[in-house]
Amino acid sequence: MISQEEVTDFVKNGHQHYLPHISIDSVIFGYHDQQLKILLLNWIGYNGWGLPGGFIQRREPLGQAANRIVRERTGLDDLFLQQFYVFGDSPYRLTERSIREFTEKFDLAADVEEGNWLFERTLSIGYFALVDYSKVTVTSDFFTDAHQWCDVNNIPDLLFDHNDVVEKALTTLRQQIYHQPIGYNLLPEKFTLPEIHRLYETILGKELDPRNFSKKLLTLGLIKKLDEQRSIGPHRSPYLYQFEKEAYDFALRQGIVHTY
Amino acid sequence: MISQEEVTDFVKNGHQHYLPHISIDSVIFGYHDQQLKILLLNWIGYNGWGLPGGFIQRREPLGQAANRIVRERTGLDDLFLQQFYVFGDSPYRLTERSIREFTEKFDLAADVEEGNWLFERTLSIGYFALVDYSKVTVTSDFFTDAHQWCDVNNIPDLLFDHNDVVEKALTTLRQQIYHQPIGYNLLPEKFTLPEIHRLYETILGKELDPRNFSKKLLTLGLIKKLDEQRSIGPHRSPYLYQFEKEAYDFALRQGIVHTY
DNA sequence: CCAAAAGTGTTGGAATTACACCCATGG
DNA sequence: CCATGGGTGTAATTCCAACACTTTTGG
Repeated sequence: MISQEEVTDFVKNGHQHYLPHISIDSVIFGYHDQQLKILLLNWIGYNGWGLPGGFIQRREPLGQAANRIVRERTGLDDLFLQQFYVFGDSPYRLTERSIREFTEKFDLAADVEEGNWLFERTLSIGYFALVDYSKVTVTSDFFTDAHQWCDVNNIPDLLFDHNDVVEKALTTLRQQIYHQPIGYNLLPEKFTLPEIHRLYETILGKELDPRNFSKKLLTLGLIKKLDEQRSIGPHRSPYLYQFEKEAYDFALRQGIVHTY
Repeated sequence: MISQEEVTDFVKNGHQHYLPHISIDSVIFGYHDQQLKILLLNWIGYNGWGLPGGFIQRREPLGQAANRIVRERTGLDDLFLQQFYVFGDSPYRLTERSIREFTEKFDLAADVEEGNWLFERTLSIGYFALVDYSKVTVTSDFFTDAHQWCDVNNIPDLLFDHNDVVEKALTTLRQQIYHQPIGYNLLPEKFTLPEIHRLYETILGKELDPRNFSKKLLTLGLIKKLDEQRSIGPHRSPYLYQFEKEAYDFALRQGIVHTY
């Protein structure tokens, strides 16, 4: 948690450390309990839910900035993290924001000047991340006081243009799933076929034939069957599988190709 | 052409009209003579080739800015124009640039202050456009004095990180061609099968079986055969085809789908 | 009649879909 | 022994890739 003074300093002098006019918004997808969820934060002054975001340091590479922002919120590092769009056209992003409104909301010293960097038009670069839900510890900051993992099929009205951002992230993810392997960061190291099967069904929002599905992943060489099983109560024990890291990484780089 | 005074004003006061720290670089693909080319401009002071680019006006929607920038250079409006990546990590983009070097190069009044907006770190949003080469009239400006249409297989060393930008644009274009219809902006309204066939071969850089190719496009319903032929000299007259606008637009929006 | 380019159909193989029954486990 | 969920194979179909000859045209 940061102090009031630090926030005031951030508002007044943040532009010395961060690039003004550009921010990063991150859609952090987590998978749990057969649901695809995204991390939402409750923004104190605005009294509403929004995405985690942040600014880019003046000398910081972009991807590193996105990684830092996600790390600060989730504690996770070295994720599958992907740029997917720049948002700059919603009414909220086209115009400046009200300084007075802001300082009142956050109970800050009101001597913020006209033209302060935080209140000018700010484009936002959207990144999405795929994380293993259970490994995440969410950290709050001055501007946010609560979080929730929200089912993607049931997103409430979000602040700013964040509903657009989420939607675009989802469509991008669903498109990519056909061309890139997904799952490495969403599943534990060892997983069962039903687990990855449900993951894909959940992401795509439709049913997939279990026989054909496993055939496909095995044919592509993305996963391999282990000699272990997991005990799951009064049912047949499923086998465990693992990603084939080399094939997986190759598919990540090259994509899963189609032809004309 | 703009005057020296206007340029000085742009350097000194441009940040009042444009967003600092962000620019747009555009890769304008043109197709002609069975070659896929991109538009390069010769930058006067730097004495090298680079992409057309520009800044975003403070209240201007992003896509509109990209469109304006392309229009200013090519005279073309209402193009297929697509955002594909944000570049911010090359050494050139991570650090500030030298003011002295710049003012000397352009023979400008040297009283540009430290921290001038043009010399701070600037991210660039990459857009690519597909244009009908023959309709383009290239306009110069103060910073550039020549242009060329350069074959994509033979791109010289470009200024800044523009080689990266071109490469990413090309790979994006080639990926997209499998999932989105291409050609509407590159071909005349009525075209022949061999023409669109060569276009696709050129973009993909490989041969495509003409029989399978036409079958595919017709099956997808993207084009339809007209009852007219074109006379092409001492050879059999090819039939003319037209895009099916509805199917085309639908495919643009939804993508050409594949399944798991 | 000839050179150059356009047009067109078939077939074998691969990939994809659809589909249903048996197995293992713990209670 | 039963309820629950996991595991697996095959046949029909569709899609894709490979392939070569005939037609048209103007000179």
